[in-house]
Amino acid sequence: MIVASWNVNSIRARLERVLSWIDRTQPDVVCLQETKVVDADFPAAPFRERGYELALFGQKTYNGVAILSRLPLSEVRRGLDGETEARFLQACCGEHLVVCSVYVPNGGTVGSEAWHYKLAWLDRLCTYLATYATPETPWLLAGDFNVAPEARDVAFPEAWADSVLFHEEARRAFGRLLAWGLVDLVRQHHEGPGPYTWWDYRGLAFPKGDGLRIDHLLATPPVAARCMAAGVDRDERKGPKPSDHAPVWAKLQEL
DNA sequence: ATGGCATAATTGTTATGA
Repeated sequence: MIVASWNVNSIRARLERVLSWIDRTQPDVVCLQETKVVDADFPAAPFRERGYELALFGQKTYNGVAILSRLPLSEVRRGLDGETEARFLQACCGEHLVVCSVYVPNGGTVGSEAWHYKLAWLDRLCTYLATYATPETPWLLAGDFNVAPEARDVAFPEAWADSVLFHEEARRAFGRLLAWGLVDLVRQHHEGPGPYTWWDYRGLAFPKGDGLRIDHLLATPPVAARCMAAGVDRDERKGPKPSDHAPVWAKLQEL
């Protein structure tokens, strides 16, 4: 089965591209971020027509996460404990996998209120995992973590060292997820540098190759052991009206 | 030092992204 994650930067602006990608790649589970729409206005019909069940946690204008699944969805949870911002959505996909669609706060600029919120949010995610999961159970966290964990995740690391995406404090907070027991599925299959998942819309970042790997598939060891391949669909950053993110995917052995 | 480019809210301009 194929599981994937994509920050689409508005599902309504990206609908035709997302449908075309799904029709070509036939993923079984898709986590979306930055859907930017309330649940009542999410364009659910074309996904249902393609055989997906939907779990939605959206809000107006900002944020918004979703899980599309060809396996039956159950036990849906919205938000980290007590949270109203639409950044975290959890569901069981079939019998053997807990999937979380994750949208970590960007952090604005280093030192800002948004920056401290980002670092605290990553810690809350870690606490949530420690509370509700164990490394021995099959979990997959898929999403936009807004952190490039290592220098090989940044095409021009010296230029990005002080940014919220690659600052050492953000990397340390991300590292606590790995220290808890999560495995980076793309890194299991690619030494790097890259593959990158995000390129700024501005300044011709994509043609210049100025990319960062900030979208991740993080899995507990039993899921990582089932992962046969993983990668990034870089081509989805090309062409008219792309998201600034490309989809990241992994192929898992069926259970 | 700043803007770049895109989106959604609105219809001129802002907030936010990463």
